[in-house]
Amino acid sequence: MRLTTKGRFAVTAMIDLALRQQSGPVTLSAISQRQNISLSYLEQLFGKLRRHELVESVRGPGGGYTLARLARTITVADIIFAVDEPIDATNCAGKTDCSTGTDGKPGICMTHELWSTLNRKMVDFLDSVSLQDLVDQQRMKQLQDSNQAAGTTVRVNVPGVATKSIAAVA
Amino acid sequence: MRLTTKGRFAVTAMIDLALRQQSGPVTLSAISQRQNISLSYLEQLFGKLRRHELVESVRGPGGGYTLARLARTITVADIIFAVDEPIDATNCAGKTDCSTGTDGKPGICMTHELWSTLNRKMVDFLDSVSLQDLVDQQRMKQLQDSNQAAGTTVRVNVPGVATKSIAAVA
DNA sequence: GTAAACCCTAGTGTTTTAGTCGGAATTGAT
DNA sequence: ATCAATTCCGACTAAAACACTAGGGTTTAC
Repeated sequence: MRLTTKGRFAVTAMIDLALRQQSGPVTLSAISQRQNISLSYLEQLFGKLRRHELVESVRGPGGGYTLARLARTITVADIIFAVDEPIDATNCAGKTDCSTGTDGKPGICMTHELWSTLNRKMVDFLDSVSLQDLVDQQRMKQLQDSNQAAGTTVRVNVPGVATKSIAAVA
Repeated sequence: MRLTTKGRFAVTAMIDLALRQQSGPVTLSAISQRQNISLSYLEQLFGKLRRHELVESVRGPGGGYTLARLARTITVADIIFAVDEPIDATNCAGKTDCSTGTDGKPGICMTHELWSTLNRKMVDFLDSVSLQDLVDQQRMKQLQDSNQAAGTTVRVNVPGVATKSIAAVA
């Protein structure tokens, strides 16, 4: 499971789409401008999202994209997998054979289970966060921001997503 | 936090080192042959591991590397961070400013907390697995393999590391 | 002093990333 | 019917990262 800015862009764009789609299809040029992601790059990403049936497209003027399913039923993992093609999770298929070594000795790949477990934990987490969770969180954040100017306080706690910002590790 | 074969190589090499160091320093050429990792690449990795004080080196004939600390006190996260330089965890420092957008609108970076949380969960996991855990697991696996030929069965369950192999996700 | 080992820097081929470019196909509006 | 907005598609590209390789140098046991 790869984690790059590509997946981040895709998730960000999907949040943007989910926030705006109630008034019809959302165009990529609008997302491009709001999120500052290049239009052509967005086209590539949404091509993959469409082929994975996470979004639906309407062509022609007034067209754009809408979610293909309810935001509650789309997880972050779905989005990541759609744009970051599912290459081998454990990458044992590299130069060193996983089960038997070059000289036939077993147990060469000593870290297989470690990476498998890590991978599973990452997927579990990303699969536990739905697009709706992120939309809710984003709506509350905006509410919080606007109320902060007025002196009110809002407590935000979206399940599964930590709301306090965490310092960059290491 | 990046997860590449570089980190995997480093962890694998460290397990190899931990398994063999009781009889004095272990040479990189020996690790290179056993694990099928190029010598020069290992030298680069161990240069970083040494500068991060995870290993100690002995120069000259009969030299090699030993662990700088007890295997129990070295975590997988330590190794990964030593070889994969600690670039920004959330990568918000990219093209889109994190706190305020290009046009001053707040909340542009809508996924910051998501990635922060994921990153923390990954680090937590990798920090919960010590080099000694992997060494124990590897020793038991070898025991299991040799006994399997003799018809005996050994139950293996290293805390923190799943022992059943997991199918590649997606 | 020789050889075994670590140490260091710089280069290199490949892949991935993050885009650009140019166009083709669809379709609502006029 | 034309126009323009939009999705769709494939090829191309600059920059970065990855996984090395090359070629020395330094230290030190023998």
